[in-house]
Amino acid sequence: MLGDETLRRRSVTSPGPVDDAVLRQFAGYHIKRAHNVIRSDLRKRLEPLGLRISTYSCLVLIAENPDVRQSELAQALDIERPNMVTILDEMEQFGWIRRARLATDRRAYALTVTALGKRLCAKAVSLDQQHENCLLAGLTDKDKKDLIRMLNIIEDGLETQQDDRK
Amino acid sequence: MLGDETLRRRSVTSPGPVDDAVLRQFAGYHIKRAHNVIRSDLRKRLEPLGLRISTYSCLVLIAENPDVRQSELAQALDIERPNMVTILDEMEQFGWIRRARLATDRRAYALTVTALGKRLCAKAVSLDQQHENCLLAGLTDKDKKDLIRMLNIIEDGLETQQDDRK
DNA sequence: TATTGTTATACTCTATAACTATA
DNA sequence: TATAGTTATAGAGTATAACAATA
Repeated sequence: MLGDETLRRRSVTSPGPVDDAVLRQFAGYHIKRAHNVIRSDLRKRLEPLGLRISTYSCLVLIAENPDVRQSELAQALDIERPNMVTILDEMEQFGWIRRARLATDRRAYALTVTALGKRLCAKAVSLDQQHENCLLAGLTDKDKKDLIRMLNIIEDGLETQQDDRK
Repeated sequence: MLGDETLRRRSVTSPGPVDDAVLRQFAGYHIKRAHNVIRSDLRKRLEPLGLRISTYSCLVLIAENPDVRQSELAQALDIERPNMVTILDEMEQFGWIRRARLATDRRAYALTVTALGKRLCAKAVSLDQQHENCLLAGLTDKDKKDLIRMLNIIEDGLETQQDDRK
């Protein structure tokens, strides 16, 4: 199809929409496009709270896992450790989290959320819920369940294949 | 749940996996995670050809839409026009595409793929197909169809809501 | 030796304002 | 005046190497 020299040139006077049929046959393309609008929407909703998507995700996971270490958090969110430092520095400066040295391993920090961070976290999760409701407006409950199931299969499958290649 | 003060502290000796139950209830979180591994996999496959995901997408769309304008391409791929310039500069320097002034509107360029670009494009689409096959390894044909249907609903729904807010 | 967090650094992606040449 | 492409620039996000403190 791509090598087909008979492809018609686009009308100059009325170009019409751009044809993306080749890319649209790939599920990955649709996931990328959906992810783009989702990320954009969530970012706008969190912005008034002073949160970015990365700081929001960290805040929720620390709240849910008191005394989690930086390296565990980085692994869970697939963020490189050096980048995690910057994110946590910001969150600490805003007074949302605390870093406390572990008595049992003085290399590591135990991360906890402050009272201020907990209130912020509750607000942010509520905004994420609103975002989710908009996102799923056109889908049934079964759709959502199926969607998550398929996405998990894709994620686990590709990760396993990547590990196998090592 | 987040405000629950009874949340158990993590065992220091055996921390175990990080719990992300709060985020996992949101479909957007799963789309983000799936997108991450998909992008990583596709990037690795295209790298030997000297292509990035952005240059690959542009190459396919220009091949499919001869004489497409830069601004149309930018809109189709949701890339800002200034960023499109850099991408096309690179593709032009590699000899994959050509920019030709439109006779009917001398502000605009008509973009076309060179013979070299067409051969590269065919190879890249083939790699994308392999990538897609790995991605869908655990899913049925019906799953894939449902997945794409749901992703399109999400994309169109959020875009419409964003437009409504303007 | 290996690991935790850190610094420095670089590259990509994204986003906005302002310029030029054409319409 | 409006639009197509461009320049300059700045902010995120992402990635790797190397270091100090600790295991």
